[in-house]
Amino acid sequence: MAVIVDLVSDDDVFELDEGNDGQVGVSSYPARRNADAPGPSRLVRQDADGMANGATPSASLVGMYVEMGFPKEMVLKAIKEIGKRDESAVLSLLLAYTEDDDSVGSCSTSRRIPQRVEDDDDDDEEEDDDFDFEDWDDDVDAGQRDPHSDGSGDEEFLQEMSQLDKQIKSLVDMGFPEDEANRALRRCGLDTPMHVLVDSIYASQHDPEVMDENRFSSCVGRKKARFTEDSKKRKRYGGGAHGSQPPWDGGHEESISLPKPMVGFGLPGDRPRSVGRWLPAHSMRAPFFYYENVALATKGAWAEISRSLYGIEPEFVDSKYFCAALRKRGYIHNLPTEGRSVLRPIPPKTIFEAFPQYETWWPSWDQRRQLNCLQTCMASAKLTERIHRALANSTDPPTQAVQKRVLEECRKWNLVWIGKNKVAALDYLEMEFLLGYPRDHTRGASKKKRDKCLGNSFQVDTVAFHLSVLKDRFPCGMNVLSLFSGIGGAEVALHKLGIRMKTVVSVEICEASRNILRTWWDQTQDGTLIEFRDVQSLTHEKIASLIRQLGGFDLVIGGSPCNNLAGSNRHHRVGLEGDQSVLFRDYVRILNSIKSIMANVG
DNA sequence: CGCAGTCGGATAAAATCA
DNA sequence: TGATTTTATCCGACTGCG
Repeated sequence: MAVIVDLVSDDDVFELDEGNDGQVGVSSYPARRNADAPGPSRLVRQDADGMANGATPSASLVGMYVEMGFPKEMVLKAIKEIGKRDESAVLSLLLAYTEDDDSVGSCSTSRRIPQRVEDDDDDDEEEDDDFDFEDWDDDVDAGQRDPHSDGSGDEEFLQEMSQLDKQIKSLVDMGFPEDEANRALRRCGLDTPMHVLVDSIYASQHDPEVMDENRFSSCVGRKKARFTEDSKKRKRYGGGAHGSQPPWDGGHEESISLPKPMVGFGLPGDRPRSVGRWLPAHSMRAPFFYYENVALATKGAWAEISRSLYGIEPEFVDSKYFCAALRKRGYIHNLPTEGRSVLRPIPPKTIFEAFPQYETWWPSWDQRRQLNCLQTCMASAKLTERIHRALANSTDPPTQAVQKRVLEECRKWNLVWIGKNKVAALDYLEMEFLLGYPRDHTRGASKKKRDKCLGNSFQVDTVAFHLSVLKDRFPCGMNVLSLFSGIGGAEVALHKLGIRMKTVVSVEICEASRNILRTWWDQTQDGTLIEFRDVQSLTHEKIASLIRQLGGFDLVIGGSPCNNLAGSNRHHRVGLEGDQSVLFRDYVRILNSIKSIMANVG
């Protein structure tokens, strides 16, 4: 049964579903009474807006360099000179400031200036152009790109001015006393990232003898020295999670390299081995958390995400080791990594095992055995029809050129062979299957919505593998905070693991996704589902109230939207500078809120 | 340098709905 | 018929790798 908590603003109210025994839920659970009051929600929204505006990207950028050990004035000067976009150039300039006699300056030439090649005609154009993709004109777009001018420097300085107030306010919002926030800021400096401040406060609360100024200043010093060295060598960490990798330090690097193979901290069936990742003490405090996002994000995004999440090393996993489709994702969590188990039955890992019917029509020259990442956009029927015609009119087997073009499209759009010379996009039932959801899990939403929701969702088996360590730790069930829940991948994974969910507080802005999760919940769960639409309505006070009601959260799980990070986004791939980064800040804010409240309570 | 790969978005046309 | 939703089509960039 579900309890619906409506914190939506007046202009966008979703109503209680009368048919869904909402009354039983309401009467059975006192949760609704407190959470339902319309008064605070308005106040809450204003607070939330304030927070959102406070998290200026430039401030965090400045903070990053200050954290590396560069003086703030120097950082501001460098950013003003270079612009905030080109982080490597800023860094090079900073290094040049500090080490004038060094030859590091060569790095600064790495600033990339868009260039146009004069005549970019495709030189691989085949003479025997016997395929009739009449619409497949490969004209090169000769549109000139506008040089992005980024001269908004003064605003940044103004924003820096109120940094102190905002930092203090943020910390107070998280539940820390103002004097402690003040002390932490004095200890660590104005531009210290929030997680370091939180760390500092925790440390002073719990290990007062360890806590003094030189703890952080010495850290900064080391970081700077190491960073300088690495910048010269252009060396990167990573390179395989197996065996003897160096200790994790990516959180302070300019970028994090992806492991190859992308198997995370170990696959099912691997010999157990110690991961050796470093988890700072306060990150180990309850609750467990599990954050997800695309692995192939913009450069430096994962370093920043990791910095915000206690500097924990991301676990990069490609779900191709769990199902028949690729899905490269990074996960930052504080879960134990030993004693993991897999869901059964084990899903098929090749296309033919998953969909035997397609083998009949699969041409030998299409050597794909796994599908690419399932995305939110689907191939149009026009495209598959063009391919059909082209192949029908071609020789058998088709010429190399035709094969190449067809394969390109098949890979790009994840097409499968449904008949002679006939390809089609996957349908949502197949996507549900590949991603580990029950059949017709997304039923009720429109076809388009189903595609979109599924393209954004967890691969259940992968996530369940990581979450499996919780089963024995919570035999009586868990209270879960599910942020950006989507269609409930986390919930489905926990359910498949046989972990009871006493209460799930779910935040999801998309109504179709909420409906999907609620429907599934009503069919499969006996616990309480509390829904929020807007993550910003989950204020510190609201979280505290929920914790009082529930006795605390055991798991905070979710992935923040990737719109600004995803490689396939052609328009706004601006990394954590983008508007979606607000949601990531909310994730961090809420997690820190919970940790601080639960630390104070228990 | 070429290639493969990527939880996408804005727009207008078309279809559906009230 | 006008409003709303769905569909089709058009958009390059960035990263890592060899």
